[in-house]
Amino acid sequence: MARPSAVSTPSFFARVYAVVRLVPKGKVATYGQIATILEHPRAARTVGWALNGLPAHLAGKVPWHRVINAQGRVSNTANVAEQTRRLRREGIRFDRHGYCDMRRYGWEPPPDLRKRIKL
DNA sequence: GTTCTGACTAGGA
DNA sequence: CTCCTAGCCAGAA
Repeated sequence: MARPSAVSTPSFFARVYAVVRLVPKGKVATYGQIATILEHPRAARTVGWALNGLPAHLAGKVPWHRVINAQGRVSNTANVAEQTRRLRREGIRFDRHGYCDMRRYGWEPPPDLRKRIKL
């Protein structure tokens, strides 16, 4: 399997990180949403891949746990527990099926977002 | 240049 | 609700 190198993160990945970094505490964004902001509406999978290969030195600066799937559930099969724990700690609540209220916790990107990040 | 993969998604059964 | 499918795309080999 071709996995993203833990260190090399040139263009697209770096942009993904730049956007995710702006997701405020207590809010969540979706992979598709991040992709759309980057003007690649159908690259949601790539966004997930980018976060999967998040370099260790950025783990503390990029709130990777605030990105979930469009269904409002945590996708991450390997770190579901850890991700869910972090989100709960920020006040986000999930129902018994693992869903959270996107209307309530969904992040609404500020209008000047595109200017703050270079696309 | 080709091939393959996945922390995705929308749509249908 | 859950399960399956096809389409998707940047990056690595």
